[in-house]
Amino acid sequence: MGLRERKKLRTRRAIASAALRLFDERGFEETTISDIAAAADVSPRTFFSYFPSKDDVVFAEMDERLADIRARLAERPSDETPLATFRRVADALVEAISAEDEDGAIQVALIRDRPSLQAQALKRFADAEEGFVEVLRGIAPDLDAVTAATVMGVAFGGLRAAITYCRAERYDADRTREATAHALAIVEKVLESVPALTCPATDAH
Amino acid sequence: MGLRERKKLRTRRAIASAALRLFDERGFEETTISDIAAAADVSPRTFFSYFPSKDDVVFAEMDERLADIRARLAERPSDETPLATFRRVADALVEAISAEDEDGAIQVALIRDRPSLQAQALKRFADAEEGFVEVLRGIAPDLDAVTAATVMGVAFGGLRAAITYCRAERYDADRTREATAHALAIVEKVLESVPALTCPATDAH
DNA sequence: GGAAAAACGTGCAACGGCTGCAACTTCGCA
DNA sequence: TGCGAAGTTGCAGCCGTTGCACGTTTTTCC
Repeated sequence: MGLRERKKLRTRRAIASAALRLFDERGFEETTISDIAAAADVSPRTFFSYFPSKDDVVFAEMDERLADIRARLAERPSDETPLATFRRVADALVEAISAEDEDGAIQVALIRDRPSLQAQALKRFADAEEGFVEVLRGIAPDLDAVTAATVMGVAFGGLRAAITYCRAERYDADRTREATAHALAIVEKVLESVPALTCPATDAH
Repeated sequence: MGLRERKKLRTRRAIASAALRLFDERGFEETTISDIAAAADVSPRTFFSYFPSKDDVVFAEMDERLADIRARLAERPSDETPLATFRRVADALVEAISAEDEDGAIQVALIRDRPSLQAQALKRFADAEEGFVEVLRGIAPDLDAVTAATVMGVAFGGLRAAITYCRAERYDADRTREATAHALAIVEKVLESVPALTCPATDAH
């Protein structure tokens, strides 16, 4: 990796961490792009060559991890059952959305408290679901499309609701893990009742 | 209803229909508040005393219907099972989100095609779900909170996914009704497996 | 019917997010 | 060492959104 790329990455992180720190200190809408730029020692104009919008700084890390999940989803072993694939993705999702470090905690709090950020988080979750549905339709082309969409909506919906609940109740990492495990147990019982999801692959045609 | 209120309502409708017409003709971001105000024959400033933001015009009708649902949810007969209540709400939701008239079709297309409006639609759906969870917790206080949240996430998630699919595939009203009925059948099978949802009420304590 | 009070519409000025453009600077590569 | 690509910056400007102050309409109360 050349000097140029390293520098870009450093600047990106500088902007992101400055932004999160300021959001935490004075609030999201009380912080301007100029403030962030000044704190990260770049020009306001430069902010937008790193992040497409102010909101996106909050989701930057999450988006990277979601992109990872999507990439790894494509490399799924072909003998894996859809249900097993879902388990992997669900675990990765919980991981991607959870946040261990301090910045992560700030992100979670921001998303919890701002309706417009909540909406964007929901959109990202829905996009992840959609990606999974696409893969599922590749695996099980015989499965009715409405059923596939609904069943995945059920699975992701249950998981999302549990995570949202944990956030709202300010659960710590342990209780969140416990709650999501519980939610996944409920959800997987549903998935197991769909035959197409528990057989490795359809080798039709 | 006095003259004042009638006039306000008329202005509100004028702004909304002018906005939707312009969105349809030239696109959402290509239409400015000034354009809308001019078409509705009010000052640009006045737009914001009727709608809090440009986006909200798109959701104005939907929000009214969602408020209705929420209000009627409070008047639930106390001997109704949670499952039956869900059925009523689900039907009303499908109705609220569907659109019969021409403006409705424009709204649906806008929401389908603009990611930021999609996000806001998801938020509204999630809020409806949350409202239902609150009611459920009043009905069945013995039900574990995480389970309650998850089960409702499952139910609303499945329904939402089916509706989204129908939108994406540009299903007409009939096929949409059919698909949502199918989705509701799947979802209700899940709900029936939760004992607390099929008994009229807990008369504990 | 008329005056005071409340509600409403409007223009103005301003802020902040965001973008296109045209320099200017820095870096990678030969 | 120099050339081209990539990155940075300031500027000007659009648009959504808001607070404020002023004038007008409607309601209310006598």
